[in-house]
Amino acid sequence: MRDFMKVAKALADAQRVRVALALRDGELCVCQIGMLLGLAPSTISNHLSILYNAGLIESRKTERWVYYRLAGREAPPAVRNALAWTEESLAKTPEAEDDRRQLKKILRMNPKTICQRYLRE
Amino acid sequence: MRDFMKVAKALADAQRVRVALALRDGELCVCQIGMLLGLAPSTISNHLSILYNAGLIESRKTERWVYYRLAGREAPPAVRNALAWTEESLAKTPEAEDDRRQLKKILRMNPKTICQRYLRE
DNA sequence: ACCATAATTCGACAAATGACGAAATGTCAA
DNA sequence: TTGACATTTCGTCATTTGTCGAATTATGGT
Repeated sequence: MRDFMKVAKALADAQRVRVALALRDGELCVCQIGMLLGLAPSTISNHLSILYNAGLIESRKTERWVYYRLAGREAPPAVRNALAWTEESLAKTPEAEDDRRQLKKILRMNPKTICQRYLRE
Repeated sequence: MRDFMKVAKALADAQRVRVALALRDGELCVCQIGMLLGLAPSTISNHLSILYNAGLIESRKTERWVYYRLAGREAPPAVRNALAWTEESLAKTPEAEDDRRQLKKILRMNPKTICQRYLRE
């Protein structure tokens, strides 16, 4: 029950749901997610920690960057079902399409300039 | 997206999840749910309205009582998947078992005495 | 008509939440 | 070593949320 509530609460915020959807196509680093959502780095970090503690996402650190990805096959059914539910429910919504477009732009940018850019806005 | 978030937020509270689980075996009136959760009637009413506005439950009024039940087959997939996810994740947890036992006791009581009793505690 | 009862609405309040900026941590480059 | 940069942690603040009791609405019984 406690685990379930952590997952449910993690998905009870629109920005965190956007993150989960954005990670469908593969991992992203914190600054890429920050640029997509347009929120302060500390806020992004907080959202990611909530998703992480719920088991919905995993992370990988390399050099200065931390990459996050959706939980994999080894995740408990409650987590996998939650992710399936969100994706099925939202994949075709305009918000998800907009984010996907925006994300493609971000992925085309020079990786080394992303963070600096979005921090200045 | 808006609809999805309403469902997600509705399930982001343990008491409301308990209600959804309690309704698995059929409809319950407000006072029966109140007795199960041990909360004030106004609080129960508030929780039920949140579940209702999310589309997770339906209601039926007869005489002085309002009975609530889980959303049926005509509910949108996002709702049905959410309920399926909840039930699959929690059916076997100790909390759900405890509530189920407690619910059996409540259902055995004289329907006309339930509300009066739990209001006096 | 009056009262009792089931439920909801309203107003208040404490606790939780989401946001930020500043400071801290850790890593790479010069 | 020093500096630049990605990320996290911490403190703060405004907003939202869960709860209650009191008042209100609606229905049934006397």
